[in-house]
Amino acid sequence: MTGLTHHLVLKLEQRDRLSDHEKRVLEAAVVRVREVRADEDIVREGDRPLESSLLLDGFAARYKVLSTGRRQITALHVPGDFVDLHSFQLKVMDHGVLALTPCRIGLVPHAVLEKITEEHPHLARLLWLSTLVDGAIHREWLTAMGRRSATAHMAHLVCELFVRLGAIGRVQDSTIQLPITQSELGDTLGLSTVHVNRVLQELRKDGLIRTRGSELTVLDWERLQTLAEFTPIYLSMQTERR
Amino acid sequence: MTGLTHHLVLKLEQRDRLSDHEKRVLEAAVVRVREVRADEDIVREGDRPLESSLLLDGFAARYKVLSTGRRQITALHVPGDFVDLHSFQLKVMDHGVLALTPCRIGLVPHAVLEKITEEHPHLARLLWLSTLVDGAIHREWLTAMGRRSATAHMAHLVCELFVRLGAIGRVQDSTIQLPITQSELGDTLGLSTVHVNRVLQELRKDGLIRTRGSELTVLDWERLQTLAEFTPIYLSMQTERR
DNA sequence: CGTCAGATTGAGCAGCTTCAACGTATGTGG
DNA sequence: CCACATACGTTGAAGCTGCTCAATCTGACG
Repeated sequence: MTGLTHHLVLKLEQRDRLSDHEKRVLEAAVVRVREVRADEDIVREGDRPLESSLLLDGFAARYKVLSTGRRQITALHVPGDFVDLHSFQLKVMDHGVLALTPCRIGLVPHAVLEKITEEHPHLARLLWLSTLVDGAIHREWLTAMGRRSATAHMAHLVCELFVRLGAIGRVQDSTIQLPITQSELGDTLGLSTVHVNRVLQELRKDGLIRTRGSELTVLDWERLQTLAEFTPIYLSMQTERR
Repeated sequence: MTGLTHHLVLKLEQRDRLSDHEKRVLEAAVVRVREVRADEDIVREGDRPLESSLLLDGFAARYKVLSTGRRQITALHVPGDFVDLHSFQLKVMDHGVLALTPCRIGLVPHAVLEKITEEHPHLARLLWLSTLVDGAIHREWLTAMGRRSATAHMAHLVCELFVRLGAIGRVQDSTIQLPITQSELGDTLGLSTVHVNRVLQELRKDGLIRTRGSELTVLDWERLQTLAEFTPIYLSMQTERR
């Protein structure tokens, strides 16, 4: 019963009830599975995909590159996330999507998405909602970038990842796998690698987190949340009639 | 013929053909008009609106406030923009929306939006697209904030506003009305008011822009665009079958 | 054992902030 | 019509946050 859309369904069901029929429609929407190696592009900027990529397993990032070579990561994705659902309507990718780890991708043709909007409006609204949550996360990141200190910003990102990974059952003993380099973290937070390193040291010294390889443990959720001023409402994890 | 949805229709028609019927459905969707004074909230953080606000006239901003009182503006809105279309599915506002100038607002009940998703899937996709463009703008701002210099960031914002205002016929002689204070600009760019002032001086000194009161004139579009590394694809102003 | 990616450290510096003062336009009450 | 208030823009000086450059450390792996 745990099909390809397992993680996606988990997330959607936290937001609204899904009928069995809708679940079957979702599962059938994935027409093909694709494997992408770490550090490879899943989608390239400028592409006009005819299918959207549902991340089945692995970590991925949306990113933009400036002419100077400086890079900004604008989103991090975990299993169950559509990395480019927006390409269904935007048509042209305004950014690339990178596999941070080896990734398994489920491909959903735009023609199928269009059919869902024609025949399953409630399911379509939930997909729309997924992209709206992406937007809400963008706004939270903008706020963190513009108005929070580097340390609070990092703390905020950790909090967010814990909630998002928790929703798909990927938090154990207050620990997550975060297979992402400090340099990639820097591109996410808008910081230099060196400063990311120092910020992490600070969070460790203060007894807020512990890291061991790609493992990250939160030692004091309360204080971490306070430091970050983190409130998870923006992730829309409440059940509502939508 | 120029109804309440004039500016909205202008924008949507740059993205895809709209049938006359769809235009009538849109116009009928606005059930009430509301006036909001400058510096007043159009929607408050935490609200659960039952209607979405279409900006008919004026400038508005989405914003978040931290406990320290620091504020981040996460979006600027011009006539024809929905300032909280996302509340249709997000249900709870994760930010406030502020009238930067006196604003005229058209209210569209969520029940009507729901009906559009049931009965007018093509129109629904175009509304979905509007929220996706909001997201694309967020990503562009994130990149500017994280990886561009303050000057390039400001230049980028000016470029974006020119294109967006151009789309609704609000650019004349390379000039726009930008009724927004330097302090608000700072909250938008994540800079201090003082630095906004200095950045603007630099752009003026370099002959890129001229300001007179709330008027902003671009003197050298080519160089401004180059400095900002601005490419307008992310605004989705191309006609496509959607 | 050597290599390589990634993490860590130190030192100097740049960009932007903060604080505080001052300038300028507009409006308002007496 | 003037005196004053208010909001916004401008300027200078000092300081902090985070960057850059460059070296060194660490662990995984062939």
